[in-house]
Amino acid sequence: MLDEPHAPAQTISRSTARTADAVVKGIESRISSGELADGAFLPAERELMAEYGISRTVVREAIARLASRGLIEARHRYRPIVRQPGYDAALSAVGGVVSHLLNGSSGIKNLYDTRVFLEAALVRNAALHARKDDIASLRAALAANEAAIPDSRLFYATDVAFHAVLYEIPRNPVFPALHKAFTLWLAPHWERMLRSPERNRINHLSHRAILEAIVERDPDAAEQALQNHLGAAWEYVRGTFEEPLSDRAESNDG
Amino acid sequence: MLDEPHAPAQTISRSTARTADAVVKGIESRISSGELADGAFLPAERELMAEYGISRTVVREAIARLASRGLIEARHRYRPIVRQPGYDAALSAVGGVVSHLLNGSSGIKNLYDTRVFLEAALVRNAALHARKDDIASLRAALAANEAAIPDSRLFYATDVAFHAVLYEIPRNPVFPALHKAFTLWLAPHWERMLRSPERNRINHLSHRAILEAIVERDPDAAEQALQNHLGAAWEYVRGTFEEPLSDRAESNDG
DNA sequence: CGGACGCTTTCGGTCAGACCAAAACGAGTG
DNA sequence: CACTCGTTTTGGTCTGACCGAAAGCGTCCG
Repeated sequence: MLDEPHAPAQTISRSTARTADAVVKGIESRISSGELADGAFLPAERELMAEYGISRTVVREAIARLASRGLIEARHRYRPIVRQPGYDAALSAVGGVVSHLLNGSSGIKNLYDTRVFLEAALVRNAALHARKDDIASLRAALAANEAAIPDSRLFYATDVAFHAVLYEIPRNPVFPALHKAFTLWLAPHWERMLRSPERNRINHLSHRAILEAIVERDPDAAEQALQNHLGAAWEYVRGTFEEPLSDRAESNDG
Repeated sequence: MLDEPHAPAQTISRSTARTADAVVKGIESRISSGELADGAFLPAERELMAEYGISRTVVREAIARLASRGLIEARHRYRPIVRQPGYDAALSAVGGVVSHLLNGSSGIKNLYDTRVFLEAALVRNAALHARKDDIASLRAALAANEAAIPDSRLFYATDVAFHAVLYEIPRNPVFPALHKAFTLWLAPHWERMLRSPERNRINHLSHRAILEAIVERDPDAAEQALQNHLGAAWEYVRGTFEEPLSDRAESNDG
């Protein structure tokens, strides 16, 4: 094949011939071809540098780019590890960008509303299409949720787990990834929220109501129960950033 | 379920602090403080280098990171431009990662299913909450769609535009951004799809059916119409990648 | 006087070589 | 066999340099 340093054969026409791009492509193909399997270590920088006939600067840039795209995991000072990216790797890659949208409360509101919207659709879907084992998972999650009422920290975990089941029912891996992303992004505010066994009990009852509507195959009731649940939760969360809050409500984009 | 490997991309606070991080933070705050307004040029590298007392290597790394997070737009050989990131900037940042998920057909299917799922919820929402001007927008888009039937290229644009209106109705900027992302990711396959005035007419009729159900405030009918529409469309799209289809990949999300 | 052309400067992209500190590795010791 | 300690490897950073394209500027021609 080409151990040939620069094979700038193509599209780079427009003013840009970034050398790192070639390396990125090269490594990329070596990953998707399986030559660099998931979990494997990337060759040392100095090695790649010799291999592609480029300087370490470029090697490092290529690595940085691949890392930012989730193809390799580059922890500080550790040998980069090849990662076959999954949906949640993709989502977590957005994390950095999203963090800037979470500044004004409007950003959080938009994200939260999106979550509610999605989850409402998910409970409808669950009510219509949940299978026996889905219901069983839901019941198990609900039971764990109930048992955790006295322990707020544990309750939070079981709360998240209960909702997670909802995202698994469509059997589309995008949804669990979305759930992870949502909880990750919203967690900082969520965790600052005051919690108590009483609140936990109320939330647990909401969960129970949702599950019951699903079991009864009543999508409207299920959606309504979820809307109530998350709507009420929002009232509690919003308190965590009801500060002076400079009115910068940007949120949109061009 | 180990949550250890990659959380936010830069939680490397442990052990050693990356020097570039300080610079990233610095510039970051200068952006969100408004000192570096949207559209402004970033100071020259050699300037930043003096300013922060670091080498150009680090400056460049910091810039690369900010760029990967969408905070600045760094075209090759051009002075980096400050960008206040919006939702679709965030989504387009995922683009690079997503591209790897679009290899097997299962990736596309998952993404497409997600879109259908979302859009089904959107038409329900439209049927329930669309306002007069939303309906008007929908009608206008539908008219443009009809007028474009003879011209397949134009039809595609009006098709996208019609669906776009659906995403605008909730008035949550996340949705239009999602729409952009979906169309962008799916476009390559979509455009390879055979088109003809006859197909266009059928699609247009689907759109009409959706709109009618919305106007009649019938969420179930609207959702059904959309499911039919997109389900049929999928049958056409799938033909564009019915290749051997390497069986690996699937969807690990771990 | 104004715009086209060409020169100079600036600045991003790349390179080379070097040093440091932490990680990985291996040998020696209890 | 485990633990410690020293050596090698390797990623992170620095320095200083060069190239070429962009931008800035001044001249020259219409």
